[in-house]
Amino acid sequence: MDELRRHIEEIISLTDLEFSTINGFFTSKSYKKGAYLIQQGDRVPFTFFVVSGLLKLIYRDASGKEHILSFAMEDWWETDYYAFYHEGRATMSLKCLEDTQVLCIGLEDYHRLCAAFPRMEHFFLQKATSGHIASQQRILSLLGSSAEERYSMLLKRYPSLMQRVSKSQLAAYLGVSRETLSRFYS
Amino acid sequence: MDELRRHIEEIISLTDLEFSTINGFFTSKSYKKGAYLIQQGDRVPFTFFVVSGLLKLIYRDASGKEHILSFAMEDWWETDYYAFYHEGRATMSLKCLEDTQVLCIGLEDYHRLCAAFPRMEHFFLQKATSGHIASQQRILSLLGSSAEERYSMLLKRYPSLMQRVSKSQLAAYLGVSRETLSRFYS
DNA sequence: TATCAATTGTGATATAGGTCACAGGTAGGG
DNA sequence: CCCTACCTGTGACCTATATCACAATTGATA
Repeated sequence: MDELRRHIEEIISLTDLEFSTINGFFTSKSYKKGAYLIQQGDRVPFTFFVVSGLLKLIYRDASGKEHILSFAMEDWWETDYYAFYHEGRATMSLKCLEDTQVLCIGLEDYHRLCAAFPRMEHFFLQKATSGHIASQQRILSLLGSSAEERYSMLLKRYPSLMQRVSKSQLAAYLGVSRETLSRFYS
Repeated sequence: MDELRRHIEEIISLTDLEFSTINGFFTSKSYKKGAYLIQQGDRVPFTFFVVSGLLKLIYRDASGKEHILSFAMEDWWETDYYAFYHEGRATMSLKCLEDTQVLCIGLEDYHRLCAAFPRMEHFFLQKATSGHIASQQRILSLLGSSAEERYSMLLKRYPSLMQRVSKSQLAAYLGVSRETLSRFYS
């Protein structure tokens, strides 16, 4: 189970002892396909590191329509960040698209971990920065590209997604109706 | 000139000595309205902290159309983050909408600053996190709301923007044509 | 295997928003 | 004060995409 260690060591290096201390801050949990890790309206006690499986971070709007903010696969960190850091209620849900195993860390432990290992703060800073960059890219693609262009860009970047998620899920991520998406490859 | 200190002390507190050391890592620069701090294709040697004035971070697409990723006003940090951290070429430009004064820090100094003051890493982590959260909100509004809804949400959140930027700029931020935007309040 | 739910393709139609064209207004520089 | 450049509103028309409706397909479960 050294997914986490391998992942952290892509950015900072750790001794066995250091890693085992860090690892102690996390709890492992498993969820079945369809289960919710976070539900809109709930409190958000954890940030999750995906060891295996696939999650979607979604927002259900007033009209009941579901929008996908991101797919979180192996090695991704995900949660409703606003609610997590501000200890408020979730505005989004986090749901399993496959059976999924995650490592959880609470806010208190997160602060303790960073205090104990300043390099972990460096690690999380890099993660947050690349998350921010990725979101900016997504904004750009929504502002500047047609749905069809966004579709083929997504295919190029994550070809495996096509196998792993349904077309309706892809559509909800791209911001088109599933009917329109279907017409792109027909 | 203690914009920076006040801003940092919203998150971590500093002694006079600490602040003056930190301040030493930054260089002050002024730009006229219309000037570029970064141009698409150039190298990106700095991250900028806006002391006064207003910037726009823009992407010009193949068809020559300009998209606004963000407006950066007083107290904002802005740059082409991808290019800055990866020491690559800018894919976006950063341009003054008003005469603007900024504090600049280069990548080397940024690393040195964080190494010398681990609390600054904590500070930047908070900034990166809230940047990420803000981008996610923007994605959500692009996925889930009509142009008109986005317009009134923007008005509510940043009423001052209406006074500071032209309608075409607002349109380029919202992702509508200026003609369509104009019809929203007529 | 039989059955029920979820997924997908496709036609017909509706609509938000884009594009083009033009005209009046506004502002800054010489 | 004038001139040029930019900004703004508005009409006419066009296109991408949404919505609705239905049928075919797949997949899971008893």
